[in-house]
Amino acid sequence: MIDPRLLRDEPDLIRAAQTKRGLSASVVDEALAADEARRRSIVAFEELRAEQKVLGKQVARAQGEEKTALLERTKALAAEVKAAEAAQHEAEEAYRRIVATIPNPAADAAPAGGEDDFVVLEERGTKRDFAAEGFEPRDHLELGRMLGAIDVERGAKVSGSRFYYLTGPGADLELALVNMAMDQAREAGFTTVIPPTLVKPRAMEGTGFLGQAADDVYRIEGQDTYLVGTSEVPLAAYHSDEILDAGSLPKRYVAFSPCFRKEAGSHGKDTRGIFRVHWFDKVEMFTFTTLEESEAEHQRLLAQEIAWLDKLELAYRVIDVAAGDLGLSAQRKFDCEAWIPSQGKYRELTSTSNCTDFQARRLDIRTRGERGTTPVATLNGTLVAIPRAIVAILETHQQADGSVRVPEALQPYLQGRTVLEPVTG
RNA sequence: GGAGGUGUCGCCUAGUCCGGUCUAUGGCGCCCGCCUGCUAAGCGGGUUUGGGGCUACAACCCCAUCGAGGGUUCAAAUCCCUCCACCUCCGCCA
Repeated sequence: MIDPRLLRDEPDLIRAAQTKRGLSASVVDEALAADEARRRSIVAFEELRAEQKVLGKQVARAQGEEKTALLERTKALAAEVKAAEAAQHEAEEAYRRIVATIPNPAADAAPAGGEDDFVVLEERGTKRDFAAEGFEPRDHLELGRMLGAIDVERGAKVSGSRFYYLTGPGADLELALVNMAMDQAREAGFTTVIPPTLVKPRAMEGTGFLGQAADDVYRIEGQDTYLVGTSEVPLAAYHSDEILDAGSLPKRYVAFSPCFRKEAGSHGKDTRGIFRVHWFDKVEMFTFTTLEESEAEHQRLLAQEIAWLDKLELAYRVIDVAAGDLGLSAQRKFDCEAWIPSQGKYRELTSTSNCTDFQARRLDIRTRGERGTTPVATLNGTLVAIPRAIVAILETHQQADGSVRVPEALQPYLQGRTVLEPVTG
Protein backbone atom coordinates (compact mmCIF):
# COMPACT_ATOMS: atom_id res chain seq x y z
CA MET A 1 0.00 0.00 0.00
CA ILE A 2 1.42 3.35 -1.02
CA ASP A 3 1.14 6.32 1.33
CA PRO A 4 -2.39 7.76 0.84
CA ARG A 5 -1.13 11.19 1.85
CA LEU A 6 1.52 11.10 -0.87
CA LEU A 7 -1.10 10.09 -3.39
CA ARG A 8 -3.31 13.01 -2.41
CA ASP A 9 -0.60 15.66 -2.02
CA GLU A 10 1.88 14.64 -4.70
CA PRO A 11 -0.01 12.65 -7.33
CA ASP A 12 2.60 13.60 -9.93
CA LEU A 13 5.22 11.64 -8.02
CA ILE A 14 3.06 8.54 -8.26
CA ARG A 15 2.35 9.20 -11.94
CA ALA A 16 6.07 9.43 -12.62
CA ALA A 17 6.64 6.25 -10.62
CA GLN A 18 4.07 4.39 -12.69
CA THR A 19 5.74 5.54 -15.87
CA LYS A 20 9.16 4.49 -14.62
CA ARG A 21 7.82 0.97 -14.10
CA GLY A 22 6.30 1.03 -17.56
CA LEU A 23 2.75 1.12 -16.19
CA SER A 24 -0.22 3.32 -16.95
CA ALA A 25 -0.55 6.47 -14.86
CA SER A 26 -4.32 6.65 -15.31
CA VAL A 27 -4.82 4.57 -12.18
CA VAL A 28 -3.64 7.62 -10.22
CA ASP A 29 -6.61 9.64 -11.39
CA GLU A 30 -8.96 6.79 -10.63
CA ALA A 31 -7.49 6.56 -7.16
CA LEU A 32 -7.80 10.31 -6.58
CA ALA A 33 -11.44 10.25 -7.66
CA ALA A 34 -12.09 7.27 -5.40
CA ASP A 35 -10.42 9.09 -2.52
CA GLU A 36 -12.65 12.10 -2.98
CA ALA A 37 -15.76 9.95 -3.17
CA ARG A 38 -14.58 8.16 -0.06
CA ARG A 39 -14.10 11.36 1.91
CA ARG A 40 -17.43 12.75 0.81
CA SER A 41 -19.15 9.59 1.99
CA ILE A 42 -17.39 9.81 5.34
CA VAL A 43 -18.57 13.38 5.90
CA ALA A 44 -22.12 12.44 4.90
CA PHE A 45 -22.24 9.52 7.30
CA GLU A 46 -20.61 11.33 10.20
CA GLU A 47 -22.99 14.29 10.01
CA LEU A 48 -25.99 12.01 10.16
CA ARG A 49 -24.49 9.92 12.89
CA ALA A 50 -23.67 12.95 15.04
CA GLU A 51 -27.26 14.15 14.73
CA GLN A 52 -28.53 10.70 15.64
CA LYS A 53 -26.42 10.64 18.78
CA VAL A 54 -27.64 14.05 19.93
CA LEU A 55 -31.27 13.14 19.35
CA GLY A 56 -30.78 9.80 21.01
CA LYS A 57 -29.83 11.55 24.22
CA GLN A 58 -32.88 13.76 24.03
CA VAL A 59 -35.06 10.70 23.58
CA ALA A 60 -33.69 9.21 26.76
CA ARG A 61 -34.72 12.30 28.73
CA ALA A 62 -37.98 13.18 26.96
CA GLN A 63 -41.48 12.25 28.09
CA GLY A 64 -44.93 11.85 26.55
CA GLU A 65 -45.78 13.94 23.47
CA GLU A 66 -42.27 15.24 23.12
CA LYS A 67 -40.86 11.73 23.10
CA THR A 68 -43.30 10.54 20.48
CA ALA A 69 -42.36 13.43 18.22
CA LEU A 70 -38.66 12.78 18.69
CA LEU A 71 -39.04 9.10 17.97
CA GLU A 72 -40.72 9.86 14.70
CA ARG A 73 -37.72 11.91 13.61
CA THR A 74 -35.09 9.50 14.89
CA LYS A 75 -36.69 6.52 13.24
CA ALA A 76 -36.41 8.12 9.84
CA LEU A 77 -32.89 9.24 10.68
CA ALA A 78 -31.88 5.70 11.64
CA ALA A 79 -32.60 4.49 8.12
CA GLU A 80 -30.58 7.34 6.63
CA VAL A 81 -27.64 6.61 8.91
CA LYS A 82 -27.72 2.98 7.90
CA ALA A 83 -27.74 3.81 4.20
CA ALA A 84 -24.97 6.38 4.61
CA GLU A 85 -22.85 3.88 6.51
CA ALA A 86 -23.27 1.28 3.78
CA ALA A 87 -22.34 3.87 1.16
CA GLN A 88 -19.25 4.78 3.14
CA HIS A 89 -18.12 1.17 3.41
CA GLU A 90 -18.61 0.76 -0.30
CA ALA A 91 -16.64 3.89 -1.14
CA GLU A 92 -13.82 2.88 1.19
CA GLU A 93 -13.66 -0.58 -0.31
CA ALA A 94 -13.59 0.82 -3.85
CA TYR A 95 -10.76 3.15 -2.88
CA ARG A 96 -8.84 0.37 -1.17
CA ARG A 97 -9.15 -1.88 -4.21
CA ILE A 98 -7.72 0.72 -6.57
CA VAL A 99 -4.90 1.85 -4.31
CA ALA A 100 -3.92 -1.76 -3.64
CA THR A 101 -3.04 -2.18 -7.30
CA ILE A 102 -0.53 0.68 -7.26
CA PRO A 103 2.96 -0.73 -6.70
CA ASN A 104 5.61 0.74 -4.45
CA PRO A 105 7.34 3.56 -6.36
CA ALA A 106 10.84 2.47 -7.34
CA ALA A 107 13.79 4.11 -5.65
CA ASP A 108 15.33 7.03 -7.53
CA ALA A 109 18.53 5.05 -7.79
CA ALA A 110 16.80 2.02 -9.34
CA PRO A 111 17.31 1.78 -13.12
CA ALA A 112 14.29 2.63 -15.25
CA GLY A 113 12.91 0.09 -17.73
CA GLY A 114 12.11 -3.61 -17.77
CA GLU A 115 13.63 -7.02 -17.28
CA ASP A 116 16.66 -6.39 -19.49
CA ASP A 117 17.48 -2.95 -18.17
CA PHE A 118 19.25 -4.07 -15.02
CA VAL A 119 22.61 -2.60 -14.11
CA VAL A 120 25.51 -4.87 -13.19
CA LEU A 121 27.00 -3.58 -9.95
CA GLU A 122 29.76 -6.08 -9.42
CA GLU A 123 31.21 -9.36 -10.68
CA ARG A 124 32.83 -11.71 -8.21
CA GLY A 125 34.62 -15.05 -8.39
CA THR A 126 36.03 -16.55 -11.57
CA LYS A 127 34.19 -18.62 -14.13
CA ARG A 128 35.69 -22.04 -14.74
CA ASP A 129 37.33 -22.42 -18.15
CA PHE A 130 36.38 -25.99 -18.95
CA ALA A 131 37.89 -25.79 -22.45
CA ALA A 132 41.27 -24.98 -20.92
CA GLU A 133 40.80 -27.74 -18.36
CA GLY A 134 40.11 -30.13 -21.21
CA PHE A 135 36.68 -31.50 -20.47
CA GLU A 136 33.06 -30.84 -21.29
CA PRO A 137 31.11 -29.82 -18.16
CA ARG A 138 28.11 -31.93 -17.20
CA ASP A 139 24.88 -30.32 -16.11
CA HIS A 140 23.61 -30.57 -12.55
CA LEU A 141 21.09 -33.28 -13.35
CA GLU A 142 23.68 -35.61 -14.79
CA LEU A 143 26.05 -34.88 -11.91
CA GLY A 144 23.23 -35.37 -9.44
CA ARG A 145 22.47 -38.79 -10.94
CA MET A 146 26.10 -39.87 -10.90
CA LEU A 147 26.45 -38.85 -7.25
CA GLY A 148 23.15 -40.43 -6.25
CA ALA A 149 22.14 -36.97 -5.05
CA ILE A 150 19.12 -35.99 -7.16
CA ASP A 151 16.24 -38.19 -8.33
CA VAL A 152 13.75 -36.38 -10.55
CA GLU A 153 12.21 -39.52 -12.06
CA ARG A 154 10.85 -40.71 -8.74
CA GLY A 155 9.95 -37.13 -7.87
CA ALA A 156 7.75 -37.04 -10.97
CA LYS A 157 6.35 -40.50 -10.26
CA VAL A 158 5.25 -39.60 -6.76
CA SER A 159 4.45 -35.89 -7.00
CA GLY A 160 4.53 -34.84 -10.65
CA SER A 161 6.74 -32.73 -12.84
CA ARG A 162 9.03 -30.20 -11.15
CA PHE A 163 9.35 -32.40 -8.05
CA TYR A 164 12.46 -34.23 -6.94
CA TYR A 165 14.03 -36.29 -4.21
CA LEU A 166 17.35 -35.31 -2.72
CA THR A 167 19.12 -38.47 -1.63
CA GLY A 168 22.42 -39.36 0.05
CA PRO A 169 24.92 -36.59 -0.71
CA GLY A 170 22.09 -34.42 -2.11
CA ALA A 171 20.16 -34.54 1.15
CA ASP A 172 23.39 -34.10 3.10
CA LEU A 173 24.19 -31.08 0.98
CA GLU A 174 20.85 -29.45 1.78
CA LEU A 175 21.27 -29.95 5.52
CA ALA A 176 24.84 -28.66 5.32
CA LEU A 177 23.79 -25.55 3.40
CA VAL A 178 20.92 -24.87 5.77
CA ASN A 179 23.08 -25.24 8.85
CA MET A 180 25.84 -23.11 7.42
CA ALA A 181 23.40 -20.38 6.39
CA MET A 182 21.66 -20.37 9.75
CA ASP A 183 25.04 -20.18 11.50
CA GLN A 184 26.10 -17.22 9.39
CA ALA A 185 22.87 -15.33 10.05
CA ARG A 186 22.84 -16.18 13.75
CA GLU A 187 26.37 -14.87 14.09
CA ALA A 188 25.27 -11.67 12.34
CA GLY A 189 22.60 -11.17 15.00
CA PHE A 190 19.55 -12.57 13.25
CA THR A 191 16.96 -14.42 15.34
CA THR A 192 16.34 -17.90 13.94
CA VAL A 193 12.76 -18.79 13.08
CA ILE A 194 10.81 -21.78 11.85
CA PRO A 195 7.58 -20.22 10.54
CA PRO A 196 4.25 -21.73 9.51
CA THR A 197 3.95 -22.12 5.75
CA LEU A 198 0.16 -22.24 5.50
CA VAL A 199 -1.24 -18.75 5.96
CA LYS A 200 -4.48 -16.80 5.86
CA PRO A 201 -5.29 -14.34 3.02
CA ARG A 202 -4.26 -11.37 5.15
CA ALA A 203 -0.63 -12.48 5.24
CA MET A 204 -0.56 -13.14 1.50
CA GLU A 205 -2.28 -9.91 0.61
CA GLY A 206 -0.20 -7.92 3.06
CA THR A 207 3.03 -9.02 1.44
CA GLY A 208 1.69 -8.31 -2.03
CA PHE A 209 1.38 -11.86 -3.30
CA LEU A 210 -2.32 -11.85 -4.13
CA GLY A 211 -2.07 -9.24 -6.87
CA GLN A 212 -0.60 -10.12 -10.27
CA ALA A 213 1.38 -12.85 -8.51
CA ALA A 214 -1.76 -14.68 -7.36
CA ASP A 215 -1.54 -17.19 -10.20
CA ASP A 216 1.66 -18.55 -8.73
CA VAL A 217 0.16 -19.27 -5.32
CA TYR A 218 -1.23 -22.62 -4.13
CA ARG A 219 -4.56 -22.27 -2.38
CA ILE A 220 -5.89 -25.04 -0.19
CA GLU A 221 -9.07 -26.48 -1.67
CA GLY A 222 -12.18 -25.49 0.24
CA GLN A 223 -10.25 -23.29 2.65
CA ASP A 224 -9.17 -19.69 2.85
CA THR A 225 -5.58 -20.79 3.29
CA TYR A 226 -2.50 -20.55 1.13
CA LEU A 227 0.85 -22.28 0.87
CA VAL A 228 3.58 -19.66 0.99
CA GLY A 229 6.01 -19.22 -1.87
CA THR A 230 8.57 -17.77 0.52
CA SER A 231 8.92 -17.38 4.27
CA GLU A 232 8.90 -13.64 3.64
CA VAL A 233 5.13 -14.02 4.01
CA PRO A 234 4.91 -15.45 7.53
CA LEU A 235 7.90 -13.36 8.63
CA ALA A 236 6.37 -10.06 7.50
CA ALA A 237 3.01 -10.97 9.01
CA TYR A 238 4.66 -12.06 12.26
CA HIS A 239 4.41 -8.52 13.66
CA SER A 240 1.17 -7.54 11.90
CA ASP A 241 -1.11 -5.24 13.91
CA GLU A 242 1.71 -4.44 16.28
CA ILE A 243 3.38 -1.22 17.32
CA LEU A 244 7.06 -2.02 17.70
CA ASP A 245 9.16 -0.21 20.29
CA ALA A 246 11.54 2.15 18.48
CA GLY A 247 14.30 0.77 20.69
CA SER A 248 13.60 -2.77 19.50
CA LEU A 249 14.44 -1.89 15.89
CA PRO A 250 15.98 -3.19 13.78
CA LYS A 251 14.45 -6.63 14.28
CA ARG A 252 16.31 -9.19 12.21
CA TYR A 253 15.02 -12.69 11.57
CA VAL A 254 16.28 -15.61 9.56
CA ALA A 255 13.87 -18.40 8.70
CA PHE A 256 14.15 -21.87 7.28
CA SER A 257 11.05 -23.05 5.48
CA PRO A 258 9.70 -24.92 2.49
CA CYS A 259 8.40 -22.77 -0.37
CA PHE A 260 5.66 -23.68 -2.83
CA ARG A 261 5.17 -22.16 -6.26
CA LYS A 262 2.79 -23.14 -9.01
CA GLU A 263 5.13 -21.72 -11.65
CA ALA A 264 2.12 -20.84 -13.74
CA GLY A 265 3.18 -19.11 -16.91
CA SER A 266 6.60 -20.71 -16.95
CA HIS A 267 5.61 -23.83 -18.88
CA GLY A 268 8.49 -25.13 -20.89
CA LYS A 269 10.95 -22.88 -19.05
CA ASP A 270 13.81 -24.51 -17.14
CA THR A 271 12.18 -27.91 -17.36
CA ARG A 272 15.38 -29.89 -16.94
CA GLY A 273 16.57 -30.76 -13.45
CA ILE A 274 15.77 -28.86 -10.29
CA PHE A 275 16.39 -25.28 -11.35
CA ARG A 276 12.70 -24.36 -11.33
CA VAL A 277 10.52 -26.52 -9.10
CA HIS A 278 7.14 -26.43 -7.33
CA TRP A 279 8.62 -26.97 -3.92
CA PHE A 280 11.98 -26.16 -2.36
CA ASP A 281 13.50 -25.24 0.97
CA LYS A 282 14.96 -21.84 1.61
CA VAL A 283 16.77 -19.82 4.26
CA GLU A 284 15.51 -16.25 4.19
CA MET A 285 16.54 -13.10 6.03
CA PHE A 286 13.95 -10.53 7.05
CA THR A 287 14.31 -7.14 8.74
CA PHE A 288 11.92 -4.67 10.33
CA THR A 289 13.52 -1.25 10.66
CA THR A 290 12.84 2.45 10.23
CA LEU A 291 12.30 4.05 6.85
CA GLU A 292 15.46 6.13 7.35
CA GLU A 293 17.55 3.04 8.05
CA SER A 294 16.09 0.90 5.30
CA GLU A 295 18.59 1.74 2.58
CA ALA A 296 21.58 0.97 4.80
CA GLU A 297 19.88 -2.23 5.94
CA HIS A 298 19.35 -3.24 2.33
CA GLN A 299 23.11 -2.98 1.81
CA ARG A 300 23.66 -5.12 4.91
CA LEU A 301 21.39 -7.86 3.59
CA LEU A 302 23.21 -7.73 0.27
CA ALA A 303 26.54 -7.95 2.11
CA GLN A 304 25.29 -11.12 3.85
CA GLU A 305 24.41 -12.65 0.50
CA ILE A 306 27.77 -11.73 -0.97
CA ALA A 307 29.62 -13.19 2.00
CA TRP A 308 27.56 -16.34 1.60
CA LEU A 309 28.17 -16.79 -2.13
CA ASP A 310 31.87 -16.09 -1.64
CA LYS A 311 32.04 -18.95 0.87
CA LEU A 312 30.55 -21.24 -1.75
CA GLU A 313 33.30 -20.08 -4.13
CA LEU A 314 30.87 -19.32 -6.92
CA ALA A 315 31.27 -16.99 -9.88
CA TYR A 316 28.46 -14.48 -9.81
CA ARG A 317 27.38 -10.95 -10.49
CA VAL A 318 25.25 -8.53 -8.49
CA ILE A 319 22.59 -6.68 -10.43
CA ASP A 320 20.42 -3.67 -9.63
CA VAL A 321 17.02 -4.77 -10.93
CA ALA A 322 15.16 -2.26 -13.12
CA ALA A 323 11.93 -0.62 -11.95
CA GLY A 324 9.69 -2.57 -14.32
CA ASP A 325 11.01 -5.89 -13.03
CA LEU A 326 10.45 -5.17 -9.34
CA GLY A 327 7.70 -6.97 -7.48
CA LEU A 328 4.63 -5.05 -6.34
CA SER A 329 6.08 -4.38 -2.88
CA ALA A 330 9.71 -3.64 -3.68
CA GLN A 331 11.20 -0.18 -3.99
CA ARG A 332 14.57 -1.60 -4.96
CA LYS A 333 15.96 -5.06 -5.54
CA PHE A 334 19.42 -6.57 -5.89
CA ASP A 335 19.81 -10.03 -7.36
CA CYS A 336 22.90 -12.18 -7.14
CA GLU A 337 23.19 -14.30 -10.24
CA ALA A 338 25.60 -17.22 -10.40
CA TRP A 339 27.27 -18.42 -13.55
CA ILE A 340 25.73 -21.73 -14.58
CA PRO A 341 28.22 -23.52 -16.88
CA SER A 342 25.72 -25.82 -18.57
CA GLN A 343 23.51 -22.88 -19.50
CA GLY A 344 26.31 -20.44 -20.25
CA LYS A 345 24.30 -17.83 -18.37
CA TYR A 346 24.05 -15.99 -15.10
CA ARG A 347 20.98 -17.14 -13.17
CA GLU A 348 19.36 -15.77 -10.02
CA LEU A 349 20.53 -17.44 -6.83
CA THR A 350 19.57 -14.86 -4.25
CA SER A 351 17.50 -11.71 -4.20
CA THR A 352 17.08 -8.93 -1.67
CA SER A 353 14.29 -6.33 -1.70
CA ASN A 354 13.65 -3.16 0.20
CA CYS A 355 9.87 -2.89 0.52
CA THR A 356 10.09 0.33 2.55
CA ASP A 357 6.73 0.90 4.29
CA PHE A 358 4.62 -0.75 1.57
CA GLN A 359 4.05 -4.08 3.31
CA ALA A 360 4.03 -2.53 6.78
CA ARG A 361 1.17 -0.27 5.76
CA ARG A 362 -0.87 -3.25 4.58
CA LEU A 363 -0.02 -5.36 7.59
CA ASP A 364 -0.33 -2.47 10.02
CA ILE A 365 3.14 -2.67 11.52
CA ARG A 366 4.20 0.59 13.08
CA THR A 367 6.61 2.19 15.45
CA ARG A 368 6.21 5.22 17.67
CA GLY A 369 7.99 8.31 16.44
CA GLU A 370 8.02 12.04 17.22
CA ARG A 371 4.73 12.62 15.43
CA GLY A 372 2.72 9.63 16.50
CA THR A 373 3.00 6.22 14.91
CA THR A 374 4.58 5.56 11.53
CA PRO A 375 4.79 2.40 9.44
CA VAL A 376 8.12 0.58 9.66
CA ALA A 377 10.18 -0.57 6.71
CA THR A 378 10.46 -4.26 5.80
CA LEU A 379 13.27 -5.89 3.88
CA ASN A 380 13.91 -9.43 2.79
CA GLY A 381 16.82 -11.30 1.31
CA THR A 382 17.60 -14.87 0.33
CA LEU A 383 20.52 -16.55 1.97
CA VAL A 384 20.06 -19.85 0.24
CA ALA A 385 17.39 -21.34 -2.00
CA ILE A 386 18.45 -24.98 -1.88
CA PRO A 387 17.93 -26.34 -5.41
CA ARG A 388 19.57 -23.39 -7.15
CA ALA A 389 22.48 -23.45 -4.73
CA ILE A 390 22.93 -27.16 -5.41
CA VAL A 391 22.80 -26.56 -9.17
CA ALA A 392 25.47 -23.88 -8.93
CA ILE A 393 27.70 -25.85 -6.58
CA LEU A 394 27.58 -29.10 -8.54
CA GLU A 395 28.18 -27.47 -11.90
CA THR A 396 30.81 -25.01 -10.73
CA HIS A 397 32.88 -27.42 -8.68
CA GLN A 398 32.60 -30.53 -10.88
CA GLN A 399 35.67 -32.41 -11.97
CA ALA A 400 36.39 -34.42 -15.09
CA ASP A 401 35.39 -37.74 -13.51
CA GLY A 402 32.03 -36.43 -12.36
CA SER A 403 33.09 -35.91 -8.76
CA VAL A 404 32.41 -32.58 -7.11
CA ARG A 405 34.82 -30.64 -4.94
CA VAL A 406 33.28 -29.38 -1.69
CA PRO A 407 34.02 -25.68 -0.99
CA GLU A 408 36.22 -25.38 2.07
CA ALA A 409 33.71 -23.47 4.16
CA LEU A 410 31.11 -26.18 3.60
CA GLN A 411 33.33 -29.10 4.54
CA PRO A 412 32.76 -28.92 8.31
CA TYR A 413 29.03 -29.13 7.62
CA LEU A 414 29.52 -32.21 5.40
CA GLN A 415 31.26 -34.44 7.90
CA GLY A 416 34.62 -33.16 6.66
CA ARG A 417 34.12 -34.46 3.14
CA THR A 418 36.29 -32.65 0.59
CA VAL A 419 34.87 -34.34 -2.48
CA LEU A 420 31.55 -35.94 -3.41
CA GLU A 421 32.30 -39.07 -5.43
CA PRO A 422 30.13 -40.67 -8.15
CA VAL A 423 28.49 -43.87 -6.98
CA THR A 424 28.04 -45.37 -10.45
CA GLY A 425 29.95 -45.21 -13.71
C1' G B 1 -14.37 -34.02 16.61
C1' G B 2 -17.53 -33.33 21.56
C1' A B 3 -18.67 -30.34 26.18
C1' G B 4 -17.85 -25.99 28.94
C1' G B 5 -15.44 -21.25 29.79
C1' U B 6 -12.99 -16.62 28.41
C1' G B 7 -11.98 -12.22 25.07
C1' U B 8 -12.72 -4.30 27.69
C1' C B 9 -7.89 1.65 24.99
C1' G B 10 0.62 -1.41 26.87
C1' C B 11 -0.48 -5.07 31.32
C1' C B 12 -4.26 -6.20 35.10
C1' U B 13 -9.25 -4.77 36.01
C1' A B 14 -14.81 -2.41 36.95
C1' G B 15 -19.05 -2.40 33.94
C1' U B 16 -22.52 -7.03 30.69
C1' C B 17 -27.75 -10.37 34.54
C1' C B 18 -31.80 -5.52 34.16
C1' G B 19 -29.69 -1.22 26.86
C1' G B 20 -29.65 5.49 27.65
C1' U B 21 -25.20 11.22 32.04
C1' C B 22 -20.25 4.65 29.75
C1' U B 23 -18.03 11.10 27.22
C1' A B 24 -15.72 2.99 29.50
C1' U B 25 -13.88 2.49 36.25
C1' G B 26 -9.64 1.76 39.14
C1' G B 27 -4.57 -0.01 39.66
C1' C B 28 0.32 -0.86 37.48
C1' G B 29 3.59 0.99 33.96
C1' C B 30 5.05 5.20 31.16
C1' C B 31 5.43 10.83 30.22
C1' C B 32 5.35 16.05 32.19
C1' G B 33 5.43 19.13 36.50
C1' C B 34 5.76 20.05 41.94
C1' C B 35 8.13 18.73 46.40
C1' U B 36 12.92 16.98 47.86
C1' G B 37 20.90 16.86 50.19
C1' C B 38 20.51 12.06 46.57
C1' U B 39 17.24 8.00 46.01
C1' A B 40 12.61 6.27 47.47
C1' A B 41 7.95 7.88 48.95
C1' G B 42 4.28 11.75 48.30
C1' C B 43 1.24 15.47 45.40
C1' G B 44 -0.96 17.43 40.61
C1' G B 45 -1.74 16.55 35.46
C1' G B 46 -1.39 13.50 31.08
C1' U B 47 -1.42 8.61 28.59
C1' U B 48 -6.00 3.45 23.00
C1' U B 49 -5.77 3.46 17.99
C1' G B 50 -7.66 4.78 13.24
C1' G B 51 -10.28 8.22 10.20
C1' G B 52 -12.63 12.90 8.78
C1' G B 53 -13.47 18.36 9.06
C1' C B 54 -10.89 22.91 9.55
C1' U B 55 -6.07 24.09 8.95
C1' A B 56 0.26 26.00 9.72
C1' C B 57 0.17 18.29 8.72
C1' A B 58 -0.61 23.09 15.42
C1' A B 59 -4.96 23.99 18.40
C1' C B 60 -9.91 22.73 18.14
C1' C B 61 -14.34 19.93 16.60
C1' C B 62 -16.52 15.39 14.89
C1' C B 63 -16.91 9.96 13.75
C1' A B 64 -15.44 5.05 14.60
C1' U B 65 -13.05 1.66 18.02
C1' C B 66 -14.91 -2.98 24.35
C1' G B 67 -11.88 -10.21 19.56
C1' A B 68 -14.24 -9.77 14.04
C1' G B 69 -18.65 -9.31 11.12
C1' G B 70 -23.89 -9.01 10.89
C1' G B 71 -28.81 -8.22 13.33
C1' U B 72 -32.63 -6.09 16.85
C1' U B 73 -33.53 -0.94 18.64
C1' C B 74 -34.72 5.95 18.43
C1' A B 75 -30.25 4.17 21.18
C1' A B 76 -25.70 -1.68 22.03
C1' A B 77 -19.42 -2.96 25.82
C1' U B 78 -24.49 -4.55 27.51
C1' C B 79 -29.67 -8.29 23.84
C1' C B 80 -29.59 -12.00 19.37
C1' C B 81 -26.82 -14.67 15.28
C1' U B 82 -22.31 -16.20 12.70
C1' C B 83 -17.19 -16.50 12.79
C1' C B 84 -12.15 -16.20 15.06
C1' A B 85 -8.55 -16.82 18.99
C1' C B 86 -7.26 -18.67 23.71
C1' C B 87 -8.15 -21.83 28.25
C1' U B 88 -10.15 -26.52 30.74
C1' C B 89 -11.93 -31.49 30.20
C1' C B 90 -13.08 -35.76 26.88
C1' G B 91 -12.04 -38.38 22.20
C1' C B 92 -8.53 -39.21 18.21
C1' C B 93 -3.58 -38.74 16.45
C1' A B 94 2.51 -37.85 14.35
